[in-house]
Amino acid sequence: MASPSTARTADDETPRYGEAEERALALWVVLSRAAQAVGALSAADIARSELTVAEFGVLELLHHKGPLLLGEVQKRVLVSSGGVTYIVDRLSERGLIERRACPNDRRARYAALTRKGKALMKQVFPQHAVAIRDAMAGLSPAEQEQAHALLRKMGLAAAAAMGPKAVREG
Amino acid sequence: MASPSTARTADDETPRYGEAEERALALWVVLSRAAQAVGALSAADIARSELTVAEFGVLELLHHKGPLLLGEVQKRVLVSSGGVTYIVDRLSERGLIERRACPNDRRARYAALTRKGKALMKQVFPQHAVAIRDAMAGLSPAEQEQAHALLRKMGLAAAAAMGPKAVREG
DNA sequence: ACTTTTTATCTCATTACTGAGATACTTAGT
DNA sequence: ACTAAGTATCTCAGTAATGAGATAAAAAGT
Repeated sequence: MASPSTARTADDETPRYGEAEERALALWVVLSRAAQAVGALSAADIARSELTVAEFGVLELLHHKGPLLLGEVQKRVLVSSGGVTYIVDRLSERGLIERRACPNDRRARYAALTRKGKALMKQVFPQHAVAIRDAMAGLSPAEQEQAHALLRKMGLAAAAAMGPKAVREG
Repeated sequence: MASPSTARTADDETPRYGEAEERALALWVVLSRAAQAVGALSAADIARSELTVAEFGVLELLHHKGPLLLGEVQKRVLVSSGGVTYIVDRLSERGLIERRACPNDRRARYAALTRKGKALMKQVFPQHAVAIRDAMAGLSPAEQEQAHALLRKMGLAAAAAMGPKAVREG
């Protein structure tokens, strides 16, 4: 996601939009940049384990939730249906997860961490938590909690604005 | 960028990391989700003009700053060197921007909006500003300003933590 | 003047997806 | 039971990038 730009028009015309738009646009710029910067630190930490961000997302999800249907994984990791197949294939090839049949529904399949995958996450996740803690160290604990509350409100409202549908197609 | 997960370990062990890590991780989750949700609304608006987010980013940048060296575009839009060539090629094919020689440096080239590109941005940017305003409508103006200050601080600290280098390689 | 180093852009093979459609199974309706 | 509609996953062609290396020019060092 490329960053939105920050500046005024090249020729110094008065913009044809008002205060509310300016405020929202400026907020969108700092939001993108903050997410980009923290995301880059997170990605750098993840790359040390030779994993992509999306792969790590799936491993982390299974680490915390246990075996999950592929459809559940898709909804939570926000990737297309083909993308889940692709990521799960690769993690399977590396022996970190495996597909398991679903007893009630022969169409469906679980993704579950293998022993090797569990061991990896037990080793890697705590240091990842430290990397994220450090990435957020620019804000005090109190500021982090303020930011949390504001971002949660913002995110829920924006998600609702799209309709409960289509967080990602499949 | 896939969303980080939110939950605790499947087996109810106490996590091996402390309060500071939990707070930062939770903040990272809401930060990603807010950026994702607002970004999706932004992207949906941009798609109405048959542009990708990255293409729109370049057009918006040139709209606001005027002609810019490709290297400048690269730094601001946070894309790889090959990516700039690719995006600029496509926008040029569509007649929205053009490359211009740089008089002082025969290696370098400017990207500049064509008349057609300027007309498009004049038509499209104000409605994009409205889309972003609406996407942020979950927060009051005062809350938006608080969020702005916090995110700016967070983003600057995280960017500094990577070293002034490598926002994106090229 | 002549290397060496740095800088700006482009090329190209590869990657990590997307999304439309195919396949296989399940659920609901009749 | 039979058919229609719905759902879960997979396949595959295409896309938007990445990033290492090529090319060319400029700047610095000697």
